[in-house]
Amino acid sequence: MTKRKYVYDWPRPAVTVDMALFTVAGALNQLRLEVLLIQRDEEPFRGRWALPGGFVQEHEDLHAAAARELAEETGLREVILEQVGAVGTPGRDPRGHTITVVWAGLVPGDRAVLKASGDARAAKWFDVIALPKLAFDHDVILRLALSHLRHRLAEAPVCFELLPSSFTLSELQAVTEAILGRQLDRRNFRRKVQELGLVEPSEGTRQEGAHRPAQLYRFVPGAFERYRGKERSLPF
Amino acid sequence: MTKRKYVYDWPRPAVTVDMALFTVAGALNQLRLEVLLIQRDEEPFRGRWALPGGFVQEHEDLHAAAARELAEETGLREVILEQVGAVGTPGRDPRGHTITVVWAGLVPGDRAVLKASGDARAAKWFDVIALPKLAFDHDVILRLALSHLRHRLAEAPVCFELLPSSFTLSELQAVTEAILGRQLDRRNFRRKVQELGLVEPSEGTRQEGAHRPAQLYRFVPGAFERYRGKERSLPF
DNA sequence: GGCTATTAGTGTTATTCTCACACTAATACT
DNA sequence: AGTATTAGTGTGAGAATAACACTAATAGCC
Repeated sequence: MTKRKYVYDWPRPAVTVDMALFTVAGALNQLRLEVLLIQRDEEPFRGRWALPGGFVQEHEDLHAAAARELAEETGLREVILEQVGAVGTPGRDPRGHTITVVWAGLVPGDRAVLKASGDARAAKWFDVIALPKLAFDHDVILRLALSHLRHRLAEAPVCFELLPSSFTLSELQAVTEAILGRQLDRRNFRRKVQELGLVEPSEGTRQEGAHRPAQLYRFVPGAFERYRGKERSLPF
Repeated sequence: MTKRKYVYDWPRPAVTVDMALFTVAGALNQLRLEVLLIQRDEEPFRGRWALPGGFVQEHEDLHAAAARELAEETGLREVILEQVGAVGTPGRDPRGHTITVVWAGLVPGDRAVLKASGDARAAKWFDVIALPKLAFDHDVILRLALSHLRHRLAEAPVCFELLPSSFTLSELQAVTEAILGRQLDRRNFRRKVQELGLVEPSEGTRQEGAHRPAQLYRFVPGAFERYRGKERSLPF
């Protein structure tokens, strides 16, 4: 622990992390985008649904705090979380002034074995178009996170986390569409992901139902980073 | 003030705001990108140069805190600040665990009448390619802010804040180039800003030196918002 | 007055990206 | 053999982007 030479101690806002985790669910041709909510078991807003989250402890990294709270409240581990930003409007938390750092992430449906604990009475996936009334200003925060996610995903369809290691292009497209909330042209989609080198054919095919089997693909490790890295390196 | 029903009181990280303000300086054809630094007059890092910033007070909005600290330390007011993100790596502040919310902004050179006060011994603009050693992790934060700014500016050249109400297209281009750190084609640049409807000719011309006078332009209020608003509205 | 230096201002073309669009292939089921 | 279903493929029009060079207007100098 760092030796603190210059202490300071006065009333200060608290810091929390809030996580907006998304997944997709339902039939391939009718995937829904769902967000993970917990039912609060503590005041304030006891019984209300809310984004998982909690206080950042002293000497804890923000990202680590997000991962810890997520694991505590929902049992989910090793989720890739991306920072969305900080929100600190006074009055957003009745307990006192609280600044929250918002994170967004994607988790596959099959890892979604949720174990509510900690401050959470229950943890459940909700369709984003049919949400209950949320605690705090979590409706605003959720919108922020979703918008962030959609901007990121519009760059390239990298929904790694939502798919098994081997998947068909139709699956990738269905998932992308579910998150973006709009349909995409199949041929353009396939051409794009292949030209970008984001995926490569893996062995085997998958067939479900009475139709032509689909080629399986896998993500090319690091391809997205390489693709994004092309944004010219800055002189400074 | 909100009545606090559910108090909580345990060791918690502090919250600061840090502002990376940029301006451009120098001859039109050789503009430098400069960042505003203050010389700390307090421990820790007394005497070191740092980004202006300071603690968020209880019940203070994050944006308001940023504006207040900026005014206190440098005398600058009514600067447009955009949130970059939050950084809270443990150990980044020797006084204890501190989470900082980073803001970026642009200010015109002529408003750059800096009055150092508060925790600041001095306030000065520095060329971003010739920076002194900075306090805390402000080198990392500055890089973050600059990268944010460049991404935003690559969308459209909206350097409103850096130019007088009336300006020539050459000036606008020079400023844009200084921030992006690369040259742009003059014809393509002029065509683009005009087609996007971001600027409109204003009255008069400006002439400096032995050459053809330049048409003056002004920004069209709200044009950028309208332009960005085109990003399809989301169903959710 | 004419020459020079300097910045302002303008169009075209090749290339790349985006988007809309329709048919054939392979399979299971009857 | 026929039907239903999803997988898989190419092309062309239009838009955006990027590269490129000359003329226009002025001040200063001779």
